[in-house]
Amino acid sequence: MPTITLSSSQPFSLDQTLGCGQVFRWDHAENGWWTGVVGNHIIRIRQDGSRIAYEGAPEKFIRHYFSFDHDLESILDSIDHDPFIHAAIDQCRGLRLIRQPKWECLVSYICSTNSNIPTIRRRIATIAGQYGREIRLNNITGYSFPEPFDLACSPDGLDGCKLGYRCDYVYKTAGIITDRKKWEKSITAMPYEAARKELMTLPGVGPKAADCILLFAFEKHESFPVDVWIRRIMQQNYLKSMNTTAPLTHREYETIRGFAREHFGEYCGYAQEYLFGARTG
DNA sequence: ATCCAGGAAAACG
DNA sequence: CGTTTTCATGGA
Repeated sequence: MPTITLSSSQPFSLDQTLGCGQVFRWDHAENGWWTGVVGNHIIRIRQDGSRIAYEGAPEKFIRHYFSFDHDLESILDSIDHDPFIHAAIDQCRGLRLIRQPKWECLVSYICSTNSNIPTIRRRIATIAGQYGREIRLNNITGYSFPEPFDLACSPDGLDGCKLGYRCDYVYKTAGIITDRKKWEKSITAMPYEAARKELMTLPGVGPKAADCILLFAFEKHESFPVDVWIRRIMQQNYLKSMNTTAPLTHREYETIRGFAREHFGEYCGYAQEYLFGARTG
């Protein structure tokens, strides 16, 4: 079993990183082992202090996926601007923003709207099981995430995946992306705001989903997704004069993400994920 | 049962 | 333009 030894100056927590809710395809097994599908790999991975044991993918792939190249110590210093975020950093230290497969991340966050995390996980697993390709690692079986074409050309239009009203969004977006071979490079090359507008032209992708996709798959670390949890946290601790009961309007979304970008700086997406990871309730 | 969840789009005024 | 309603599913 290959291992990676982490430098003591670069904090990493496998549990925080995979358990914080940014990704939906990892399962916590026995003895600290995690199992997940990433691209065409089934990966098994476990952390013991600074030692990472893994199988199922090359070391380079693991290092890239978990963003071991991020200077996390410096990033956390750069967002540590008040006691509240400081406590969240203490609680979730070692959480890293991972580099998710882009198409899967796009579909995942279309499926995430107005749903809780266990429900989202089941939807993604069902889509993969139904339309993905079977892959194996020793005695473990998993399913790769289907390509845009596979979903766009599914005879049943993703019926039976229990996506509710999101089913049509995924199906239509799959059709659009199938015809746009260079969409990943195109979005990657755009600055954050332009990429955001472009993603929001896709059916089922609004401000929040676009921000999640940009943060979790396109390395746009200035993105600050505002969901019901983050909204509550920001209003209770930073923007106390805002109305907390009415539905979130576009203008309030803009106020919150604008404040966060200003307050936490260019890595406010990291701040967002630490606040989300430390949420209670 | 009732309310809520990593919301978005259509309808409305 | 900004606000309200509707949408389908499952957790708690």
